Amino acid sequence: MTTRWLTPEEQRAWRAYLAASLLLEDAIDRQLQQDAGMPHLYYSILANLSDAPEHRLRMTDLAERSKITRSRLTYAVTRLEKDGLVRREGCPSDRRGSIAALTEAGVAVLERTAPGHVETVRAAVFDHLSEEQVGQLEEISTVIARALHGDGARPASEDLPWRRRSAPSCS
Amino acid sequence: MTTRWLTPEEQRAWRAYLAASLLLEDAIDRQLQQDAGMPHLYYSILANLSDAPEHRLRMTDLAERSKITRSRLTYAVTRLEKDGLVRREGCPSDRRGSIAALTEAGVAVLERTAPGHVETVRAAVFDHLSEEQVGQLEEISTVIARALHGDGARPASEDLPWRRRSAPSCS
DNA sequence: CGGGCTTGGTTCAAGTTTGAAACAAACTTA
DNA sequence: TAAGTTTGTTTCAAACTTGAACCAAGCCCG
Repeated sequence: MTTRWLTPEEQRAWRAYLAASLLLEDAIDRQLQQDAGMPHLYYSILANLSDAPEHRLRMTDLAERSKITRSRLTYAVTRLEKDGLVRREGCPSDRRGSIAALTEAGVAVLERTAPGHVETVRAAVFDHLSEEQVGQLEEISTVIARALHGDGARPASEDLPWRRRSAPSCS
Repeated sequence: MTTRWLTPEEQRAWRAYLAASLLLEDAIDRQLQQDAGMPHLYYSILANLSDAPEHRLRMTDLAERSKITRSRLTYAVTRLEKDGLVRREGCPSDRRGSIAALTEAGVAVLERTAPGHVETVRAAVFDHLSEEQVGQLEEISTVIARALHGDGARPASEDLPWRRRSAPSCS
């Protein structure tokens, strides 16, 4: 089949998207590296844990929610564990598995750094979007995420919001 | 000032965006690694060169268009040069500068792999968006890019489109 | 001319990511 | 229940990224 190239409108959208996503990740990474001493991804991992019942999650589960590979997560958790922000625990019900749990120190880091992070996200994104655009962004992102199999409408936990919780666990 | 947290709508949009961008970059990286033997960023660098007059650009200029640091670009160009896809040339008018130029082999790689890349982008993004949504995506991305200083509406060259050109250069 | 500041690029070490391979526990089935 | 398969996680080497430090070549003025 003869390639269906992008239309001029699609090209413009694609270029704009690429530029924005690169600049955005860069800005967020820099801010978090500054204030929290870790890249965005690591912050997200902590946030995901914080969103989970009992502040703990199986590695595979955490990897899925964070949209990263298990191997990448292993490395990240090892580092976070060294920093004392996460603790690894064996899973009693399935001796193969291991569980990552947020420590008190981890919670503290989130509490301390969440405001600065939200501020950055606001300044870069939401302060410039209308209500409609926020809705459009969600819709478009959801469609893309879904197309990439990993659905994306799922009630998966996520970054920023950071808020307390609780409940039992292990799976 | 007491932190202005994200509204529920904003949170949903943000989470969806984060998931989509991670999944998308991943998918594109995998496809290009497969078919072109290089990550998305490297492909973009080639595409940017191909878009430039005479297929050549000063390093700093190329870094700006690619939205990456000069140091990152130095590394990338070194690799691409090893692969014979790019050639470094001294800049006659400013002996400090160096110019990256696409080689014939580089052009060939683009010609060969562009269709597969477009197809991937289509399958992941544009095949699922309405015309309005394409416009919304451009608008939103442009606003964000601009907020991050690097403006983003600029007629900067970019990824995908890949097409021939020509003209003198060096700057 | 001769510092001193700026600009264009590269280098270096430390940190991160990738993907394939290795392990080990759990499951399946003959 | 032993062999074979699947599942959960880690390991390892190679590739990539980051940020600070460095080296030149231009620039600016006294």
